[in-house]
Amino acid sequence: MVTDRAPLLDRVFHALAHPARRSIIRRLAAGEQNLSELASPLKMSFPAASKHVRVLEGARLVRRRISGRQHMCRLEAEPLKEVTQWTEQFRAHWEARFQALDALLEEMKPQDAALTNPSAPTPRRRSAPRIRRKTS
Amino acid sequence: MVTDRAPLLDRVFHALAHPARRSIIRRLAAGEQNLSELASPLKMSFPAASKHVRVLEGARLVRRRISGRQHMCRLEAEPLKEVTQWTEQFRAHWEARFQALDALLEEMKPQDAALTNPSAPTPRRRSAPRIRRKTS
DNA sequence: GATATATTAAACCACATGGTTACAGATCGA
DNA sequence: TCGATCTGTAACCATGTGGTTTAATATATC
Repeated sequence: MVTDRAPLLDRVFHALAHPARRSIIRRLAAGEQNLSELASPLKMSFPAASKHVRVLEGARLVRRRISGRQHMCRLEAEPLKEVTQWTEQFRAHWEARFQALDALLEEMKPQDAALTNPSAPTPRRRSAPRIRRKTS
Repeated sequence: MVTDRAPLLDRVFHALAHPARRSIIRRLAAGEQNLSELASPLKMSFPAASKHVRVLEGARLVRRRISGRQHMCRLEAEPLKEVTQWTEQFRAHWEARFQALDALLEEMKPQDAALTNPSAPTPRRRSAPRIRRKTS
């Protein structure tokens, strides 16, 4: 349900969710191209490709300039800025590999349990490394 | 057509294209939450919210840990890294506001045409400003 | 054991998406 | 003017999406 009335961010993310549309964006980054040029490398009919361009226009990622019978398209990268801004919120969550460390600690738990077993009074293994989070 | 067999980037972008799912991600950034907690603020039925979480899991953005009858979910931000990496390709295209300048030049064209009209032999207006791209 | 709670599963619905083919228009070149 | 070219529109189809309600399952709690 990502229509033209949906919030822009919804439309942008949705527009980027199709490989054909990402391919179009990549090629437009090199400069203006008309619809035929954009459609030709895609493994689909022209109308299908044309629809993809319309989706990109709806997300304000592409702008069309009609010159005679040709529709010249060019990249409008502005909305991508908001995409990065949104994802940047979570940079801290992937940078320090919390997930990997957490998973490691999770896997170590059973062993730790075994080590704290009353029958093994003095566990030899050192405690799990402290995870220090960047404070900046 | 963003099934579990689609490329990961497709799934990630698709997962982010729904406000409810972005809301879930934002709240999981603050820490683990179970499904009920995630679903309660959403204006939809519990099963609907549960489906959204599954979409996020399909995009490897959320991981589930079953603890008794509660399904604890936590954020797995790794795929967001690839999102920024993809969009960063185009940073140059939005940073220098090429679009705005291009649009401005586009609007000036008709006037230029009038000025180069034979009946106006000496156009007084200076040529359009050069656009200098950051070389770094 | 009975009951409440957390979650899934299944069936269903309206509508969006992504694709096709066929045809209509506008425009460029000869 | 004629034909080729570029694009749009319309009709259609299969499938996906996002939501619902109802029922089933597993786990705490009393």
